[in-house]
Amino acid sequence: MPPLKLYADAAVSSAMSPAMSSASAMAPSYSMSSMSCVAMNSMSSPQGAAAAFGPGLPMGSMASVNNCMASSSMGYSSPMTGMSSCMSSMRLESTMSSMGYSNLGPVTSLGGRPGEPGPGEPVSPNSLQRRGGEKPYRRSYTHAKPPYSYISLITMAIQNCPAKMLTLSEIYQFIMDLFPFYRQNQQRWQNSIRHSLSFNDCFVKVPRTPDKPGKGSFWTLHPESGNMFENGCYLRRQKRFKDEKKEQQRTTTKSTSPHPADAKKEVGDDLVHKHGHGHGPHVHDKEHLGMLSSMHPKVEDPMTLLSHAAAGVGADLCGLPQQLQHHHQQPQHHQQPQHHQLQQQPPQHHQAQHHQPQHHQPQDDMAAVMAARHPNLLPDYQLKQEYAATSHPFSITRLLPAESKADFYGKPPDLKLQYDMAQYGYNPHASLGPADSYYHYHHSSPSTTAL
DNA sequence: ACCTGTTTACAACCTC
DNA sequence: GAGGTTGTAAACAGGT
Ligand SMILES: [Mg+2]
Repeated sequence: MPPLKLYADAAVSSAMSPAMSSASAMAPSYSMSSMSCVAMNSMSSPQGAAAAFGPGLPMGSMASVNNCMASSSMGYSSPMTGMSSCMSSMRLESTMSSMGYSNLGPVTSLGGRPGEPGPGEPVSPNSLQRRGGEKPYRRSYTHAKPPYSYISLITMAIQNCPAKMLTLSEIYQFIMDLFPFYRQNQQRWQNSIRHSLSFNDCFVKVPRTPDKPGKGSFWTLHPESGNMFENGCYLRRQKRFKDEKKEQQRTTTKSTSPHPADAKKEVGDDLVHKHGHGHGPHVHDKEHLGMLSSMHPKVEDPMTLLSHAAAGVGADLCGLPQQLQHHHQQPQHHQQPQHHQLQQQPPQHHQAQHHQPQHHQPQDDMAAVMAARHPNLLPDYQLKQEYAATSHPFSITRLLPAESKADFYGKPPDLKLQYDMAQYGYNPHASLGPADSYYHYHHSSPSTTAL
């Protein structure tokens, strides 16, 4: 397997080797041994697969499903916030740094100051890949950079929450909980996250409802963005999703107005943008529910959706137990050029879904709609080629132990359950989030390395 | 003040 | 090499 070799070589020669040495010496780090990355083929991981990583992550392992009232959100809340009376997910830095995450790795050790990269430091979250100049490694690689792009990470976060929408800070939190690597240099990568959200059409804002005041909007996936990572491989997408309308706008404004700044702010790009006044439209109005649902062809009646969602149709894309995988056929949204995938890319397949019963709260109506209207979240999973949803090397699902999955998805959202991973040796109080679970899975599940 | 969001610009990498 | 995708920096506006 030349591909494998290629990837391994690259990894070892770059971020890998330094990592291994330090990793072995330091506390939790990502399993290097399981860098089986096998089917990486010649596929380039995101811009060079920065640091070598384990193949995937346990998407479902941490998706906290509880509601953090403090942030008036139905979305993600970290284990810590869950325990600590929902101290909302803002003030991340202080929270994180003060709550013992340091014991997860010297976030600041060996020159890896969180904050500023310092001259010549190859520490930026996603810039490890392009330190062309081959410098000696000076920082700790206790936590290697995950091979997932920001778009992937955001998508994971959103898809992993029942409501299919999260606030910015929840996205931050999710990522940090999942990957200790991102507990460093927050300013840097969070800027990138914001940029990604705005820049990419696949992410759309959803205004808050009046009864859920708070900072910022919710973010969700564009209904037509399809399965950007349909194969469960959350690496680089084959093709970027572009919203036709926005694309039009872009081109027209570009040609129309010489001054780009002039023409903007006219058309809202929110999924539901203002057309009223005062506080604007709010999604729990039937009118707007209809609006939302109409964005997806499959979705006719919001109420139907709601009931569907209530029945568990609103699916969580991440971490489907293998047993639940079905094999459906369905026309693809974005027809890929089918370019010699055997060589170029790992074979594809769809993410599978699962059911997630949930109770309804004020904004949950909209949440249900949001959850249900995503094509990629509807039961349209299908298998392509050889890989099963959970077997793809970079699938986020396959590392999660079956029993854990069953637990996670078989029961109503319950934070305690989620994080009562005592069986895996993790203590929520120690603020050991998903990332640690990931680490643990990696080291405790031999099957994850067997490809 | 800080957070959120948009935009521009540029660089690195990849695919064709 | 052109064009596309992603990552980073940064300016800036608006909101709380
Ligand atoms: Mg966007």
